[in-house]
Amino acid sequence: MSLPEELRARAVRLRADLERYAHAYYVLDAPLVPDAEYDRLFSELEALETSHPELASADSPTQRVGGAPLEGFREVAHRLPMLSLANAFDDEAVQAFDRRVREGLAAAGRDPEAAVEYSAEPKFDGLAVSLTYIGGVLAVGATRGDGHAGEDVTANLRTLPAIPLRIDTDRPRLEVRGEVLMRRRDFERLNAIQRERGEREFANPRNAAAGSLRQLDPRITAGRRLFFYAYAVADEDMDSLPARGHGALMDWLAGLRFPVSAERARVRGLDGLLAYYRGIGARRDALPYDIDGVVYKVDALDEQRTLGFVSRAPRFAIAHKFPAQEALTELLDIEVQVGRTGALTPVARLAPVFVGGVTVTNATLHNEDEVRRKEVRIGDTVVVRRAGDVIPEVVGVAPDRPRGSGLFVMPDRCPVCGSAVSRPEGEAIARCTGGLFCAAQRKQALLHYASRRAMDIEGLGEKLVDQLVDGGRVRTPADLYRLDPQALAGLERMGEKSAANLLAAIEASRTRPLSRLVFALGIRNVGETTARDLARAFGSLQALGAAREEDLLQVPEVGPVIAQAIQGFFAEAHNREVIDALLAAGVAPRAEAVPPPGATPGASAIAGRTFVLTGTLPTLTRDEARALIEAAGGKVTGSVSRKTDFVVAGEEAGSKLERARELGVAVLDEAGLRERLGGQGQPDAPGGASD
DNA sequence: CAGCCTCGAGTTCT
DNA sequence: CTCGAGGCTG
Repeated sequence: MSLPEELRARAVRLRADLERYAHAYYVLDAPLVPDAEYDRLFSELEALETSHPELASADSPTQRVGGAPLEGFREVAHRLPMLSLANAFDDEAVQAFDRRVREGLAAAGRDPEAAVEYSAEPKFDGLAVSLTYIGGVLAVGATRGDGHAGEDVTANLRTLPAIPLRIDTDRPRLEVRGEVLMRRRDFERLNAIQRERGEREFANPRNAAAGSLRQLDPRITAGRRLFFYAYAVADEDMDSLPARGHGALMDWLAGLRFPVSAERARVRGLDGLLAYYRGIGARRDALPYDIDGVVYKVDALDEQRTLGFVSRAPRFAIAHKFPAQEALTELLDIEVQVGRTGALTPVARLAPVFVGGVTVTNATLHNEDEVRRKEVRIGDTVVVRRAGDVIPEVVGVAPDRPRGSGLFVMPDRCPVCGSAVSRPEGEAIARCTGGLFCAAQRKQALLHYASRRAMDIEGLGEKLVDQLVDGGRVRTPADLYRLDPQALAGLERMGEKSAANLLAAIEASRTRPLSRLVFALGIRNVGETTARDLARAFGSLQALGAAREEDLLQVPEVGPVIAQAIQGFFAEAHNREVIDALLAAGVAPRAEAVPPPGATPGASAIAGRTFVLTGTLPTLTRDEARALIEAAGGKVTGSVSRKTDFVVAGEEAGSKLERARELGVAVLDEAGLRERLGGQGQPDAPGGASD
């Protein structure tokens, strides 16, 4: 009854050979056998496993074609967090990194003048994953997720020919980390197929890789030709690894048949780092895959340990990013948009152009002066960049190209309502004087009123406001509270369900705190912060409306300009009418919670301190983090200065983190923040409670 | 009065 | 995120 031993041996042999051939073919690009021979062996193994199911095994190459679809992805906790790297955008930041490394190592007795040995490698533009091998067999493959827990994508990762299913090691457990990416050639091929099938093309290889890895059906992933490069080993006990340096560790992984970058190098000191960066930069376009920079790591593992970690990033490594990608395109037109305050903003309409991974068609030109400074004319070829890698920006006119002839002139009449345009002496911004007579301003005012930070009316977006205003159903925020299902019926994309949801959202907004209502009114120069201060100081809309200038000036942040704006707002008959109508419609702002008055100094690590948030935190949104800090009596501001007590940095933290370092401001990660928040509210001094 | 610190406002794309 | 400008401080 027991299976003939020779069949089992044959299966083992076939698997080993097929894996070796696949590695040679996909990873080394040097096939050992003809394709036909590979196919023959593959079929033999398949037949063997089908006729003897007890021979089947998760580490078999036959598994690479992908199994049955999953319902969803399981969450996997990372034993060691998957950290992100600090970024350097220029040579100075790299120099500072090298200096910090030498200083850090000097504390452990090393000569601070001696050049440090670094490993350098390309920074792949893909997705970080972790592969766990138990007893030499790939057991779990997970995405990075928030760094602490990711998604179990084992079934999908098994389909990648570049990832070994079984490795030759006696380590009971090995966790290898690396990047899943799609090479450009495979990306082109995939898009050609998508195009043929009339399906959506992917914007860039990174998106294609991400989309392919997150398929619930592994058979789809199998058809996508994803690749993998290993770049780290995660182990609590680095001493147990058979290598003392990062470079040697990568060599060891290569020996286990993991693909490792052929571009990696070991270099010495700052000069070595910068030379490597320039070398890779020059060859960037010739590489078979996209990269967005290079990564430097202190090579010696014991030195890495000495340096340790700051907040969520290792101190021994840094990513040196390439400058924001630029592209040339034609400036088709300059249109003028009208904002909530009537501000006229010139917007560049561009021939669609691919920059830094997305197609850009619009870019703000800020104001008239900006257009003049950049000397752009309609018809020009312009240089477009994604500033801070997000918001598109017209850098200027492309040199050596025929110039366009369309000179931009700020219109003297509002393009929406035809009112006069005024630009006060000394101000950069031209404004429509139409006020709420202007449909554009009315729409923007409504959108502002409904926005998340104001009255938070979910579902009231641009499309809907356009219809409501154009159809004459809504003129002021007060009109929103008079809407009923009939008024909404017949609008585009507005079924019964959506209508009910919208009405419920409007209903719910009646009891928002006073500070939000004050902000929602859209008084010039009164933003969120000032609105809150005003709400606290006056306690009701009536009191605010009746306030004398000298009372207003008592409020922090309020000077003569803002005091005037507030008085001017309430002096307008129209505004008083809207406020009366709002109150009559049942808008009843909740009384403001009184802030914890100063608390006892030192009673909390939060109260009275100033925080700046940057980057993406693992579990909190920016608003949530801010709410927690404010609830604990702390303050959140937007920019880092000497007065900042803490910078809370998440992933992809940029310039603010840099500035925090420059100024020596303390940096926390989310865990550090929670720790400090945790002390808050817990009576850690029993008997000392004063309430 | 200068310079710093904040706040407000506008904006892209998926 | 970045710019412009109001408010505050030395």
